[in-house]
Amino acid sequence: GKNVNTPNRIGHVPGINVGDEFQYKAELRVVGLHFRIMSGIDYVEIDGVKFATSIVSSKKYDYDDKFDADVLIYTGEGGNMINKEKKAEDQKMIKGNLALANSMIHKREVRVIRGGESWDGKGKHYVYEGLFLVDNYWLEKGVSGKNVYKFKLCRIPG
Amino acid sequence: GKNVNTPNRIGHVPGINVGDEFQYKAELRVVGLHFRIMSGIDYVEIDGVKFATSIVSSKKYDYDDKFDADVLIYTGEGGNMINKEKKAEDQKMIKGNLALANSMIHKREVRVIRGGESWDGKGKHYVYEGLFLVDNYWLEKGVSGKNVYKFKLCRIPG
DNA sequence: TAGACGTAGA
DNA sequence: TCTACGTCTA
Repeated sequence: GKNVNTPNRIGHVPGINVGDEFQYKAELRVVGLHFRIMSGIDYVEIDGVKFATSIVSSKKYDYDDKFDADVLIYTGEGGNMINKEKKAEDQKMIKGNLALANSMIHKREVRVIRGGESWDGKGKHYVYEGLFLVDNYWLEKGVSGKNVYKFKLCRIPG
Repeated sequence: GKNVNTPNRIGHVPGINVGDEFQYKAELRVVGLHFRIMSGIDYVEIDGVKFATSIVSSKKYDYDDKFDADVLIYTGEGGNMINKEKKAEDQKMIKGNLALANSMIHKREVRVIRGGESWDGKGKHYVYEGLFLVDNYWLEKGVSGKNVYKFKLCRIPG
């Protein structure tokens, strides 16, 4: 059940600072940074319009997100790249991808969490990177030859 | 990574009482009751012999565990009943099933956690039921027609 | 690398 | 009911 104190909102989460580290997606949920345990893009719907609230980057599977200090090139979701039994498909402008596109047009802040390997090689860990704005997005051919969305996010100064 | 304070041991876990409730398998791990997030039978290996430390009962999938106040009929693991794309197979006397059989022979305590639906219908919850001994085990034909282990566990009085 | 009684939301 | 950037052990 969802007995979580903090609701999913756009922007800063009180008590959370840039550089804070976490071990599990479940922890991100508890502190209010990112509520979807198995999904990289979290979003809310306001008056029928989806807006991204947070994204978690990864190097796993075919998600080769590029992280520079202040710029992130983030791979969209969908296409079933994980499940090897299913064929890869073009990503669609729905759900989280649509939310990121809307966040760009409406200039809404997006929380960015960087996912990576944990120090001991087993498991993962997550670092809160702060608030970003979606600057641009485009389509690329992924490893599978199918269309993949790429979102460029830039850190909000200050 | 496994940065958990309590190691996986047989028997009582300090600070945990019968009736204590939890929401996630991950919580069971943190408090030291059950370390395997996606597996029902947890065990340790001592001098090359596997012994069960804890089991989590369930009503999901084809795991129709029967719970009476002091007796649990627990379904063994394996057989791939979950993954519908794979054919069901006979369960084997390996891993967790072997650990439970060894716990019976050597009269080792097993922690029992009862898994069930959460109050709101979404999600699940887990209740610590206390220490049990494996009294008996046998093979049955499961729903799929394949061999399934059933373990009878009885609550240790007091 | 694959398998395992996981979770939440569309 | 299915999908989703999970998480651990063998």
